[in-house]
Amino acid sequence: MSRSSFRNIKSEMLRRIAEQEWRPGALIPGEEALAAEFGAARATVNRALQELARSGILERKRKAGTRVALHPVREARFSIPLVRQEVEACGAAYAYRLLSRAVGPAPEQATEKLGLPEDTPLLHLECLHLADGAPYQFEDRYIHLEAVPEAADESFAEIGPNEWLVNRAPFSHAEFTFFAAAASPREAELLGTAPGAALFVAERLTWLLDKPVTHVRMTHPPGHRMVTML
Amino acid sequence: MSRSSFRNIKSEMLRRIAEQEWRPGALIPGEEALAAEFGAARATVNRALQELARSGILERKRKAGTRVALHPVREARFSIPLVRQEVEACGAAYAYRLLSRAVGPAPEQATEKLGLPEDTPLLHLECLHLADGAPYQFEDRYIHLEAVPEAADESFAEIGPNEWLVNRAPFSHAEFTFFAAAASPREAELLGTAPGAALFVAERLTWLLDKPVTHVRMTHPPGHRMVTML
DNA sequence: GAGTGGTCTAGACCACTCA
DNA sequence: GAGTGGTCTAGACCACTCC
Repeated sequence: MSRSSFRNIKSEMLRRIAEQEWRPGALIPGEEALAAEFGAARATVNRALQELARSGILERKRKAGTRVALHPVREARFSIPLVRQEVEACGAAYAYRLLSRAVGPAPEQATEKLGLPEDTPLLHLECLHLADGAPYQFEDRYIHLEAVPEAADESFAEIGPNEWLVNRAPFSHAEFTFFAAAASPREAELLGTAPGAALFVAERLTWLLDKPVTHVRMTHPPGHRMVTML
Repeated sequence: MSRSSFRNIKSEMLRRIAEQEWRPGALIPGEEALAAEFGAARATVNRALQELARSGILERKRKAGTRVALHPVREARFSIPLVRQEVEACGAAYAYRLLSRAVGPAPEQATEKLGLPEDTPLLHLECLHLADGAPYQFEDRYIHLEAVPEAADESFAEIGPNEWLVNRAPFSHAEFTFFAAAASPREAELLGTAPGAALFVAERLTWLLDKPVTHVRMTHPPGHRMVTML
């Protein structure tokens, strides 16, 4: 029976929820019962239920059973592409410029975010990413040299730190922050906009096995949109 | 063997990737070989591999095999809480105010985004969410009455449309957009800031079984941060 | 203690895709 | 055509949690 694919089971369950056959907060039948009803193995029903639970539509508890979520704290995913890919996906030509590179004790603000002692030497990079010649993203990055010692020998003149890091230091854990900020005079000049303009800012902290790797602040000119689907 | 849990297998694979035992772009052994190596069933190895692939660390293709991602299009998740929960999680008192409510043909901009004919009647709501008395979010929402007919009978004077919808019309699919925008005079007044200030804007489109449900634009005053972990 | 979900196994067949 | 991942089954044991 192709009826018994976990996708079909999932969408049938979705239908029941959508049409209030299964109401919010209500207990739905156990895995065994559903398996019998759908003529499938319990593992198959389990996969359908787990996926619905992972996306927040259902809530499951051992012994208590499975319920339609009352306050669906839904989750969505967004992808973290490389700037280059992001630009090229728009059909634009990508270009990269290194603005500054320095090793030394970093500002307290940077070490604090990474959870490192104040005098830890960090590699500080400022870069500009362009799409069809227009400023696309200003990147302000600190790299923890203890975590990625090879970075000290790399000039980053030709390759962006993001692309470079990606192949050398995968991360296991990260924290993202998104917000809007008014452009400082320097940012305005770099991004080709007016001081005070509304910029979209993304900050990222990454760790590799609990050791901080890098902190980066990525600033986009007005009009930039971050889109994601669920 | 408790060694053979998919979690252990996953973290061992992560270790191999982190320590470059498996290098970016390299082909890793097939499921059968890994299953033999770990002393587990293929299904267990498969689960570990699938989870790593879903988070973007691995790339899998039938026949071609599994590789360590060269350009890790990593994914991160963020939760979609109710405004009330968001505010209360900060320890602030939540308050809600309905600013306007109207049924009628919506502006082209709204129907177009939802993929509906131009003259479709939509319910238009404007609301303000407050944290400790200060403006926290301005909500500008259109609801497709054909998808959620009961919404026509609800005043939304006491309960926010988000909270109301959540229990009545779960969604199966959604699209999110985030960007920064300069405050219009009206937004500035509502959010207690200056015109032109950098606002953080989130837009959300939701569908239930391919039928558009609602379009909402949520605007936050300067300083608002959206944080998420991976 | 008993019921429910969480996970694992061993085996099987299928679907896709590369050569 | 053949190799690899994708999925399903049937059965089993375990872990958590409610009563």
